[in-house]
Amino acid sequence: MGITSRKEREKMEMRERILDAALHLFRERGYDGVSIRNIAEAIEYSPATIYLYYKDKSEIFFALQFEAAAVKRDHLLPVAGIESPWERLIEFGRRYIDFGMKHPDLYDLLFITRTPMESIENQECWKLGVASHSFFVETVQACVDARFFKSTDTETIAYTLWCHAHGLVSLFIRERMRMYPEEKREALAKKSFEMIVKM
Amino acid sequence: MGITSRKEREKMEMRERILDAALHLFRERGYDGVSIRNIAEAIEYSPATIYLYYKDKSEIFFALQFEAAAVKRDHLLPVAGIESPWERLIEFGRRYIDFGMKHPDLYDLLFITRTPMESIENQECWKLGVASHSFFVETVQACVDARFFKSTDTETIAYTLWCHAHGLVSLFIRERMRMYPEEKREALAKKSFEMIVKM
DNA sequence: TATTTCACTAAACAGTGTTCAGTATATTTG
DNA sequence: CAAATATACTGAACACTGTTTAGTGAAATA
Repeated sequence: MGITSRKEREKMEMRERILDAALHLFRERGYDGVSIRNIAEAIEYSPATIYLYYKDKSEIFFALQFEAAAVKRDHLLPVAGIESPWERLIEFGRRYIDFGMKHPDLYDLLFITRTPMESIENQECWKLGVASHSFFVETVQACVDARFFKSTDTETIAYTLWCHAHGLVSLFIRERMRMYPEEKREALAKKSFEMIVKM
Repeated sequence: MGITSRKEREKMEMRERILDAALHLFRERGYDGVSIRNIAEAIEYSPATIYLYYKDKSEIFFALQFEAAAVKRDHLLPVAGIESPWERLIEFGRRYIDFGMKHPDLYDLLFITRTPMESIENQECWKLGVASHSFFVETVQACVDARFFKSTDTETIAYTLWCHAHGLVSLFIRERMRMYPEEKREALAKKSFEMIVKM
């Protein structure tokens, strides 16, 4: 079975090589700014070869979206170890925002980019997202149980916090904060997060 | 001066016709899903004609962005008449979110779509945005002066509120609420807004 | 009426995603 | 080892994209 396993490995390596090149290019020029021919050139193969490993361009996108979800999960993983629900929630928020700031392209992939509806097929990725969201809601629930909030409407609290964090990150990475001087933006984001924490 | 003024009028009408067709198509298929040829076909002219009225595709985009800004301004205009700063702020928020929900494509144009950097040239639009934002900040300031908030950091309060509203709208219109059943989403958004209001 | 101006277009260029027939190499079979 | 088969890959094509240019025919001016 040496040969077939080697072939399988090579196939995986090729898929990985394509993904690496694609992410690298997307980072620089965005999804629409990158063509299959560009990716092919980067890995020194013909454009047609790409289609032997990915059905079409959007499948490459979904594969990257999945990788982004994995990076996000790893970024948030340490939070699970925090015992105090309150501390856990704050650290979750801090790290969520931090992830968005540090990996704007990945955040974009996950939460902003318009996804074709086939993304429902992108189940692995969706599962990761749901798991993360569940963990978040559970943490909020624990905080509610411990009477950290005035309200007891867990769902609305969770959603409100998420809205704030997402709004903060996406205004930032889509450059809708031009009315604030550049060096001030991050500080403002921090202060806003702390304001929410206090409430 | 009859002829030249007629020609000018016809030119304006043509520009408007192009814009109408473009908005209509963008609504259905998004910016990238619409080609110059599509727009040309819709108005029954050749693609090259478009370029006699707009420098390139992005200029059509900017013109639409400006129209979106005008619609938003009109949508928020009634708010200016409210005397009580607190009521004014709440109504501003409600109408901001309402605008996003009712005109997702316009909201997208204004706050989500990645804008080429030339948009700095899109000054008229930018001015409208700044005016709206200033009005918003002034209202927050009035609320701060009236001690409606615990904090006195107007800038951070305003930004935090904006983050929430923008997060709410953009999660909604970019379909990142699939974990909530569809009929529940709008109610959740409403409740979240009210939660923010109470704080 | 002759000349100029001007709206408009067909055709082309270089790019895009994607498909397919064909080749050259690696593997399996006789 | 040679012949047959399977596999990895590619060149060329198709139908599309944004944009430019040379040229046409009709309207306005002289």
